[in-house]
Amino acid sequence: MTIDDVAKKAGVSKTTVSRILNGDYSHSKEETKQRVIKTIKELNYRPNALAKGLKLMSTNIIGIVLSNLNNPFWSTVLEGVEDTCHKLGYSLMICNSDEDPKKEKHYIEEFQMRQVDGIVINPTVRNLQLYQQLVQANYPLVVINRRLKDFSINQVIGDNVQGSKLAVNHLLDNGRKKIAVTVYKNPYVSTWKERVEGYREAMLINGFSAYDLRILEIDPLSKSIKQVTMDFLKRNHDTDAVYSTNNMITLELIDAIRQLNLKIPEDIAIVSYDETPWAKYLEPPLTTVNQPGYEMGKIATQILVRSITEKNAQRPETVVLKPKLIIRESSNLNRQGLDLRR
Amino acid sequence: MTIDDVAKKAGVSKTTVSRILNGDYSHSKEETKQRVIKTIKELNYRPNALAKGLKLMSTNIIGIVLSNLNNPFWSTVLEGVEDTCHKLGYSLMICNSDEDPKKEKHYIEEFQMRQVDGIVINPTVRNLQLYQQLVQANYPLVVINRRLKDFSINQVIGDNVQGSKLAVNHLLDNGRKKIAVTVYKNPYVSTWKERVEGYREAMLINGFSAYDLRILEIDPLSKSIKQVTMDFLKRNHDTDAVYSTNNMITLELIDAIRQLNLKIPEDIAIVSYDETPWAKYLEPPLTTVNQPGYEMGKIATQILVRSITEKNAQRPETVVLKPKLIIRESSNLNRQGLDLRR
DNA sequence: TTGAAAGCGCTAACAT
DNA sequence: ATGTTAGCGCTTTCAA
Repeated sequence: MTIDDVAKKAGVSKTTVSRILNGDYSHSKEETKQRVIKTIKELNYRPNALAKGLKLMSTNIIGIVLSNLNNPFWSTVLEGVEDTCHKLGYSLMICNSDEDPKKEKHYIEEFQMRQVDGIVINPTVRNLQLYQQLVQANYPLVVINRRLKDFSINQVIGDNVQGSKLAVNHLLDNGRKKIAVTVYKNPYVSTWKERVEGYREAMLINGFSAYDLRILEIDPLSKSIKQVTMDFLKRNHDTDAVYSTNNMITLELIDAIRQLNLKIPEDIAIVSYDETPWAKYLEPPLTTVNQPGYEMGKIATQILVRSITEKNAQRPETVVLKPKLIIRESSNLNRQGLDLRR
Repeated sequence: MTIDDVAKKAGVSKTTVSRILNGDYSHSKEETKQRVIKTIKELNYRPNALAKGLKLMSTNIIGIVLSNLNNPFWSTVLEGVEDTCHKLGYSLMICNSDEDPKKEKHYIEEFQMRQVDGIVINPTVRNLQLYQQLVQANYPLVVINRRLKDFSINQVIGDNVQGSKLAVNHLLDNGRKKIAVTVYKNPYVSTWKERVEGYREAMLINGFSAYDLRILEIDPLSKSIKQVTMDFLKRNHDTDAVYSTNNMITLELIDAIRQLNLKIPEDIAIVSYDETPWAKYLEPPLTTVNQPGYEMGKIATQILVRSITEKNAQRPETVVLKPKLIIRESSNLNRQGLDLRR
């Protein structure tokens, strides 16, 4: 079933069918137009997007490279990307680098062979040369979540330093003095580094010294994050608050605190990065730093599509999304008090 | 940069390059092969998958239609699909029907125009005619999660009746007598119907009568699931266990029980469908019916790829995946006791 | 207002 | 062992 079949059946040339198909009615008289449209419907004809793409050198497909499908933050980002693609008339190809630079490279090349019109990527930050090539080739690209230093490139990222300050200041406001931070150890990921940096800055600004910083760096491949965390809390037994930069660490942290027979928030207050579906249902409900994941996906897609359609070298833009603090009882004795009264 | 450029540079025809490119070395002598390979590398040439696809009428792309990106069950399924695609040399296009039959139809047609080799779908079950067309056209298709009754079609689904029996029997074993079930009201989704059916069967088999059944059907668009649940529990004040067929309902249920000042599991035991990242961290840790989501995605993809490559009308198969009960303290006084002792 | 024909980049049947 | 060529289904220039 091709455009030729439609043309024959309607008694016109494929040129005419092609025009009608693409909404160019200016060349045909009403009667022809109607006949062609009718024929298309009768045959239930659908144009072959491969042939169209080959001819036009453009596919209306964008690709996204994620590094983790299981974290709900990424589900939300993906939802934003998918919705926006749909609205703008693009299809979406997806893949998962799993933090593996080899896979990342493979997938980017795959996308290029498939002639996708542009790529959204949460980079492993371990293929710097490759990213640079893409930039130089003027390939439509938007980097999300992680900052690529010294790249002239479209980026949509969260303000992680600001998020940390919200968290730490809130803990200080609630009278906490011995505030620790937990973070995955990964030298490549700006996100996590910036969150620790924000913690450091907030502490120093508020009159603490470098000696007051309590930083627990956790190997992502660590057997038991809970055990590591318990050991840390034992070594720093007077810790009265923990700011966790990752929602999976947070769950292990809560477990660790429970097992040490300590109370949240009475003994240890908690604030965690990234709002999740479960945060408000934990016991006690968890205070979180909420990043607008859906927005991140949406804006990244909008910028990408813009840079696809307006090829005339507009300069790359960086959008920094502001986080919000969602205050719940895990960090807040007052709220806890209120709740008991109801 | 095309295959012609490579051919010219290497001083051979495009046929030869094409052969080498596709691993057919039998036609060329070693020296030619090496020269061509060298040239390909030097030019950093990547074949245009669009042209190849147009010629071959096959793209090595499969499409997946999901109905919800945010539920962690679907993230797990997607991970299984993505991994397996990668292993089998396929790329993946993704879209989200959002339970909207219009969108579902649109996306399936989009996939067809893009000549994807096959589709994995969690159907809205509201485009029966369309599914039937695909079957008749012998279009490679695998339905996951939801059963399509009276369709001769590949399916990979969970055994929901069995899952319910595991849940209910476990609750009965723990001495519960007044067991309720909560479920989203949606006449199209077999999954949920089957879970209630399994609850009914398990109750009747164990000597209860239809009068002992306590079924709470919840409108998915309901303003406050928590409120609805509280009302239900008040009306049925002697309920001593709830089997929740959905992980989002479960969170609201736990909240409702807390607000009624009842204890889990002392007053009300809970078992919930679908293991989640957070289940073991709830207070108390949640007993769940675990469906192998990753396996579901993996097996569906394998079946799909098989039905793509072995076009010779093999008959459709239905794979039913067995759920497992993960017993934690929300349903289990003994365990709770054990835990207190540690 | 309409159509003929070239060509997008690739593969494969068919020479040589 | 290698090359010539037709053609996959579409768009678009140019001619009528």
